[in-house]
Amino acid sequence: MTQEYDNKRPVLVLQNEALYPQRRSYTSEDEAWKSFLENPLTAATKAMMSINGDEDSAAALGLLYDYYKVPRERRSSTAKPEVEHPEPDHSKRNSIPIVTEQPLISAGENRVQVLKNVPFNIVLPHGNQLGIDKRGHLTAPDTTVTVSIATMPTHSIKTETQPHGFTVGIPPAVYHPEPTERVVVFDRNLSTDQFSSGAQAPNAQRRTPDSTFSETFKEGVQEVFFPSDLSLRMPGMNSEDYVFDSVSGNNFEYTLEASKSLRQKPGDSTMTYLNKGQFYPITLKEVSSNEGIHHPISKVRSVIMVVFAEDKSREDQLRHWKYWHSRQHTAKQRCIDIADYKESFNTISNIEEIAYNAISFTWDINDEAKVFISVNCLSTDFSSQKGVKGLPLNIQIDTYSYNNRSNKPVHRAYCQIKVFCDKGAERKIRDEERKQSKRKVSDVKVPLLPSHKRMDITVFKPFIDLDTQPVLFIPDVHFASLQRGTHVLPIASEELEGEGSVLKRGPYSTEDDFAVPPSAKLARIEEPKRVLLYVRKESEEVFDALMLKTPSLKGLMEAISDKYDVPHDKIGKIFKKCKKGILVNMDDNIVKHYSNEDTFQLQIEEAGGSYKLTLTEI
Amino acid sequence: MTQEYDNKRPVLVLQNEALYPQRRSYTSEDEAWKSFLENPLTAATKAMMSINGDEDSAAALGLLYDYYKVPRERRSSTAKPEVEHPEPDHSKRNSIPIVTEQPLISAGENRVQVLKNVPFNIVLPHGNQLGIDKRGHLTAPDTTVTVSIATMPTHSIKTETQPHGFTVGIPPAVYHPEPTERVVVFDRNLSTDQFSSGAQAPNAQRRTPDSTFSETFKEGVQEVFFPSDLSLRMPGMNSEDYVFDSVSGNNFEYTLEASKSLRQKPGDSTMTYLNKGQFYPITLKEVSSNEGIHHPISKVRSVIMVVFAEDKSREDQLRHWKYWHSRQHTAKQRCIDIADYKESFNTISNIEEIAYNAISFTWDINDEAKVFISVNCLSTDFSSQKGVKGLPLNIQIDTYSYNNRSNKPVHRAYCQIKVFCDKGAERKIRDEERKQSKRKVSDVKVPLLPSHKRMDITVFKPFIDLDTQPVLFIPDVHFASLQRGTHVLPIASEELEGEGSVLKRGPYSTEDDFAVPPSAKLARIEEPKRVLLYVRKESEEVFDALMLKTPSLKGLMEAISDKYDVPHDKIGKIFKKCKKGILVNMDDNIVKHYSNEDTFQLQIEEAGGSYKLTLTEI
DNA sequence: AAAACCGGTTTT
DNA sequence: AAAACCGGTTTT
Repeated sequence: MTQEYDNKRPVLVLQNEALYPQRRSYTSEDEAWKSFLENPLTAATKAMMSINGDEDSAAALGLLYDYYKVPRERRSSTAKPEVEHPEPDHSKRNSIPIVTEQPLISAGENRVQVLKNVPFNIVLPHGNQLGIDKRGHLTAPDTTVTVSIATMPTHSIKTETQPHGFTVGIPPAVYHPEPTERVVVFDRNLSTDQFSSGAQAPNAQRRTPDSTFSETFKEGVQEVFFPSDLSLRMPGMNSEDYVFDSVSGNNFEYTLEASKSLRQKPGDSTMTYLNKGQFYPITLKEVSSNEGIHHPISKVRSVIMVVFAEDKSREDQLRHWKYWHSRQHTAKQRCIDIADYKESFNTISNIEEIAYNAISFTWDINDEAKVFISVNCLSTDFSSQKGVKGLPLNIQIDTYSYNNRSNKPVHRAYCQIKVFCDKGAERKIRDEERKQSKRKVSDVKVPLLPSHKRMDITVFKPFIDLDTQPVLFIPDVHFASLQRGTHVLPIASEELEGEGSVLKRGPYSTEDDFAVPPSAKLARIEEPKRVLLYVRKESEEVFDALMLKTPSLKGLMEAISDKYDVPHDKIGKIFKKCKKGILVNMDDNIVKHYSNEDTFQLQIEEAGGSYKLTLTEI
Repeated sequence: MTQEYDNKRPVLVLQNEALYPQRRSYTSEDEAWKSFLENPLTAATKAMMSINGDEDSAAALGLLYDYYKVPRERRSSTAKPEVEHPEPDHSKRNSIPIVTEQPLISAGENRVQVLKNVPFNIVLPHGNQLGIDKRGHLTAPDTTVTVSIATMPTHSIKTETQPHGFTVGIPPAVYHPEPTERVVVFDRNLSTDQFSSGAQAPNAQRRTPDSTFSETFKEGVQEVFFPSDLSLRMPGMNSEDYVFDSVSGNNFEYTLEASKSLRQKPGDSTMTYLNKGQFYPITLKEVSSNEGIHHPISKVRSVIMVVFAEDKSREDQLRHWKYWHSRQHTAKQRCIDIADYKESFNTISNIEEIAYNAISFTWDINDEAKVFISVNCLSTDFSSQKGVKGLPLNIQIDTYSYNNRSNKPVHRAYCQIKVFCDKGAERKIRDEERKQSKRKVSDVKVPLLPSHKRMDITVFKPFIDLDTQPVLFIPDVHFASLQRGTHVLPIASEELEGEGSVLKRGPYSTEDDFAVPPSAKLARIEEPKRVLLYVRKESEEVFDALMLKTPSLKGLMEAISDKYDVPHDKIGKIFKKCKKGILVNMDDNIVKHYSNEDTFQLQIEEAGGSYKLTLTEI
């Protein structure tokens, strides 16, 4: 036991992965995939792949990706999706008591605990689904995420003033898998603990909002009209009721410093050209009328995202991301990155990579915030077609106020971009300049500045719709590893399977057989062979389920013996009666090849103290 | 309880998925795949795919491709692969006697029979191998084919004068899977039947070579020095010993009429630009010194292939083809096609599509042959990288003489090409012209002809190496369907697999787990073709189940031996008693074609220490 | 049919 | 850093 425990130590993250965690040894593919997930390919490997066999390697990765992004426990047919307990992320684990040895904390407790530390709440609208839609496209199997942000009550803001906490993984957040299609937003009422405990904070602290109130009132700043404590006393109130949210005063200006396209069609929004992987500065500031005034409650949280400018549908966006992600050299590759420049970190705090295409951070509206953002996908990366235009993307910035706990941002703006390879942004500008000067040959010749001097500023365009949820992308591989990385798997998977639930694959059962990639079938094949048969006595209408411990004659005998109280040693012969009517001596081979849910009528005849069993195929 | 039963009901479809063929209805994936294989996508579907989701469709196809190119019976493990009755290939079915009901022709007989009709012999150097090589590239899982051509003895040439037999599929040929890496060329000695039977042909016919001999001697044509009958009397003689093969006189000239690149670097061979899918004329003629002389034995067989000009290695070529094929809209898409223009068919006969990238036909060296060939892959189709040069290809023509039975062509030549999209060939020429005229601004200005008038002639360049086997590409999907569709699989799969070889995964076991794409695992897992038969002795009422480890005579014997305690080495003859009452010697073919749950009565008779077994069909 | 567009890649 | 190359695609 001690031995076993020691052996497991280095790979504890993967524990509880499948049915019998304590006995299970890790297959090499698990290890390999783990390694792939955790280690971006080395530069050497990458280079090698790029030389000659790039496409094949990518194809291989794609296959592996398709295979492994479905969590192993879901890949098997006998296993049923587990209800996993939410769990803090790797990077934060050290700050949280390790509960591996004591998985007794209930899901509810845990959730609340996490919520206390995190203002974010990521909700999974539904479980993984993998299939082919009507048009024959693979639908994105990746985790679809809707973010709703519950801002912290003001009294806990101070917990955020930790020095530049930069999380590389996804920050501690509450993953809340839901089996239904319905989007379930974390219910505020569930968190009353959080706030009531907050209410027990020292008086001085609770008073802060009050002082803020009078102060901001004087200044005419409306968004902090109600102190958060007040709103907490009205748990039934919807965020839509907070009228003050939409009142003037939430004026933000974001700018992006990058080469802007010269030919801006009047109707079109501006287009900015970026180079993939290059960091560009984005500034954020509050520009309400009362400039120069110091806001006492001045923290906001902004989310910078890269989304598709034209494909608005959630499905399309996820399809694009999935396609892109499957072709990256490492599964860790994010769509958007933030640079850890000091210049930036003086102005923001509590950075969180809330999705592969979204980064959030807190800043103070009294000061201008500045971040450096890179986009890591080419506009042409979402299609394999050669020689065509790339997709325009948007950098979207949603800003949430700490002064209300609404899921709705108080401000939203975007900037349309195209992302090019190498120094493609500059080339693009050059080409435009060349074309422009060719066209206006008789026009005033504006001396062309060298491109690196002509770096200009794009101001983000405000977006009025604050209600549409942005589509965030978290690939399943990552999500799965997060899930697996947790020790909190309190429900034995055995319990989860339930009787016969294995094959309840719901409405997909038919299409799935066609659509499921080979790997899924493979997984099914490899499964431990337990067979579930349905048997009824001639007299009965209802069947009984026989779970054969082993798919053998012995297994069958034992199962029948247990179920029908036939003494084990009194069973004589077992026959199988085929549909064509013939009787066959049952043997190991026959039983072995029965499939789950095969159905039979069972005849038990006693003669001379010995039982003769006949299973008739139905 | 009733409740439970009802709940289970809707998922009963999964029952008995593959076990019992006679009850088995075709699942939707079979149908879908069959349809995919047989019907190129409709224009509408194609257009749809091209609009938005092209890449995803391609990815999906890729997956399906990887999956379905493994025959269904190999894909499932619990399920026992069905032993399907062989069925003649679609396109040829009408011309071949249907032997399904009397599969009594032994493999050996069959082989010879086919050989008599076909001068080709396609040899599988080794079984399918699917893996990832050291550099992490997917190695091509497709059937690797080496063609060796055994020309017909002269007396059977006349069988070829059938009117323009155009086979759409691969022609009936001997597929000879070999488990080892060794390339096994069909052994000449095995075919003595063929030739000895040929020796019984009328004298007049046998004398033809003799007359040829004197005639050609006079003319100095050496290649027919030995009449073929003579060589037949020296079975041990290697083709390398036929000195006359390489002696002068085999001068052929092939030309390709297509736009030729303007800038031919001195060292480089010429480069010809083609448009994908467009037919270009190729002419073939014999150009030996004795022009105008009518050769009495003048038939040759030429193979026109498209191969890679630079990647010489077999692995690379197959990798390229596989990559290309997996991205086609139909699995039937061939690399090279021949047009059925009348102009062409007057000059050639017996066209055979011997591989996806090779077409062979017979022509008469007394007349010029003319064929119209299209190449269906872009030079850029072998990589997903954008903006890069395409791979140069070669159109290679190997010509085999009917006057010797060597596997070596008597002549080989090639022409380097690049294949472009749409009218890319013309654009390419235009660009070259433009560049040339720009460069030589002071030079003599050659008036540029319109491109369609400047169509020029490329003469194929002779290739001295006649020994290297060209790499032919036959995707597994096709090969599998051929196997299933044909009776010519001379070696029982038992011999190939070896006992229990299924799980002997040899040196790959470790890497494989990571590297092998799912489909490969499936392929390996499913290999075993087992048959479940029900047998009862005359005296009994109840049947026993015989699980044949392999669907062969040996497998049957072992199963009976185990079940009924008949000493294995004491089994003498096994007979099959048909319903019509006749006795038949049981053989591999018969057993192979038994289906699961076929039922028999077994009679075991002992005589003189030897057991005679009779299986009577019920 | 020819020229231009497009943007990744290679060359200068 | 800028220009040219490359070839599929789109426009003229």
